[in-house]
Amino acid sequence: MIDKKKLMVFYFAYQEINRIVDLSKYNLTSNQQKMLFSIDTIDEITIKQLLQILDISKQALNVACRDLRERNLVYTGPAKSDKRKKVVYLTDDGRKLIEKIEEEQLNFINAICNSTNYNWEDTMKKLTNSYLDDIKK
Amino acid sequence: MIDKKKLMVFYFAYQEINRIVDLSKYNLTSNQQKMLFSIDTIDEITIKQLLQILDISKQALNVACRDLRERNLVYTGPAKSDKRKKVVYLTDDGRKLIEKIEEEQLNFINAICNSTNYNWEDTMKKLTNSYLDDIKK
DNA sequence: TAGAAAAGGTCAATCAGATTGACCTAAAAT
DNA sequence: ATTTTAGGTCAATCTGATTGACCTTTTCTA
Repeated sequence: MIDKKKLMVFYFAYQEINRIVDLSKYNLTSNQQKMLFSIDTIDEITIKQLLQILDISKQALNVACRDLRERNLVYTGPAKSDKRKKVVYLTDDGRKLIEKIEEEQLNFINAICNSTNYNWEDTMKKLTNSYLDDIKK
Repeated sequence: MIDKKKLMVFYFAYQEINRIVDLSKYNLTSNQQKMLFSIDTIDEITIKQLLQILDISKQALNVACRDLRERNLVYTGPAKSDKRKKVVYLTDDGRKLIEKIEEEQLNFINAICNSTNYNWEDTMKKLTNSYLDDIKK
């Protein structure tokens, strides 16, 4: 695969995966969605780790996090190993929400993956071509 | 590959690819970078197509585009087929810039792709694991 | 054990980017 | 001849993000 295609893959795939989901429907900012995703993905995630992953300011993260807490989508507790650290967990509501979002995205991804047997090149070609056809017409 | 991993791939890969590049070094916004990339990728791209791809407002695009034009990174001209349409081209400077950015990103992608022989599953596992190791420690 | 460092939190001020809506031209389609 | 499409601009506004100062509590270390 030529280099150009590789980059296209990442840009357009990511774009499409996020375009499918209407975050305003759930009243989430894109950072909040990334937070929920990261909390769901990385066990016992701390505030520090979220800061590293999202790569945003402490203030931005805290505002977003406070909102999620107030809406009862996440809750926090001190880490056993180090009481300075705060671990963030999903509530049942939070888990339900992020899983619904992920499901929407996976429907799209799987439709492509399954038809190409997980071959990177084929998957990517298919993905970008269908995307570009849509744009070019 | 389990579903969860697939999503991780797209999120973390995209994140890493963009984290490598310091856009402020080039005085570009993330939308401007996407614009340069799209112009470089799609031949004879029009304003309308850029609007579709970036999925931003007309105003946002025009401000970004005007800036790129003033900095002599892109230029525009009417499409032959339809004079209403405006095609956006890279100048030599613009091409040099976006290719430099793409090179930085490809160094990262290729380091992973090459070591896994283009198998999607392996590549992705490798990519996300190295990312997570970094976060978890 | 005293003091430094790490993890987390908050406030106020500010800023950059983005949106919306109104309004415009020119070219193409009906 | 009229409507639509493609593009452009302005002013007003908004949201989200940043920065810097200043806290607390816990852990590390000289």
